[in-house]
Amino acid sequence: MNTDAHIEPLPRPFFERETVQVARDLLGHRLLARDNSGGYRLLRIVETEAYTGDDPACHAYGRTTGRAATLYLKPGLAYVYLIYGMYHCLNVTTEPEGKAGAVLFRALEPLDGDTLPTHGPGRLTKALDITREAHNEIDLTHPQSPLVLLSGGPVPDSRIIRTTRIGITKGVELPWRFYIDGNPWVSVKAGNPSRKKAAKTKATSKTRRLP
DNA sequence: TCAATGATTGAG
DNA sequence: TCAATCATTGAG
Repeated sequence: MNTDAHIEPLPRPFFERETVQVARDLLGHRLLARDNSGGYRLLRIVETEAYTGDDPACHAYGRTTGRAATLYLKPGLAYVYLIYGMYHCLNVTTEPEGKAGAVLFRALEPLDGDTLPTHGPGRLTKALDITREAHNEIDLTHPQSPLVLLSGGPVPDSRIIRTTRIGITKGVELPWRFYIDGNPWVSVKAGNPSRKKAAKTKATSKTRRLP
């Protein structure tokens, strides 16, 4: 079947807004990922994080060159970078052109009966074969792109959890991470399905800090 | 130039 | 708890 005829990507103005708001609103929307052989996969966005130019944890904090230059481009583009020398992370640029901002995709829920391991920012890019070389700066609002963001069912506030971000060393206090409550595809380190020793072990943890 | 680091993950 | 592994960063 020809799916392309029905594809209506999220419009660029959706991304041309405050980054934190875009991160929250992206939950429930979908990612269409095409492969080299004409096939595609459809996934639901269930966990995101926001990064802005004013944010110490953002790659664009205090700089405009190198990889950070992508974050100043027009909204709705892919920002893909390599982390820890082995994993790619997928983001979408936000804010008007000239202002830095991006939303990191931390977890996706496979639709169409797929069972891809897409829980976790490094896992989802590996499962969908997303790389900096092939996907950085592609237009996620273009119907023909290898990666396209599609409208999905909106998620009410009552189903969304807002917390601090994962794995960062700066800006740790900012509550800029969003995920769908109870969704089994939310990344494990995110503490969603199994948070066992949070209650008993108190001040031994290094990155645990709940306001 | 060169050493340190990180928006992670899987193994031990 | 810790190593894998490299583009990017910041110091010399």
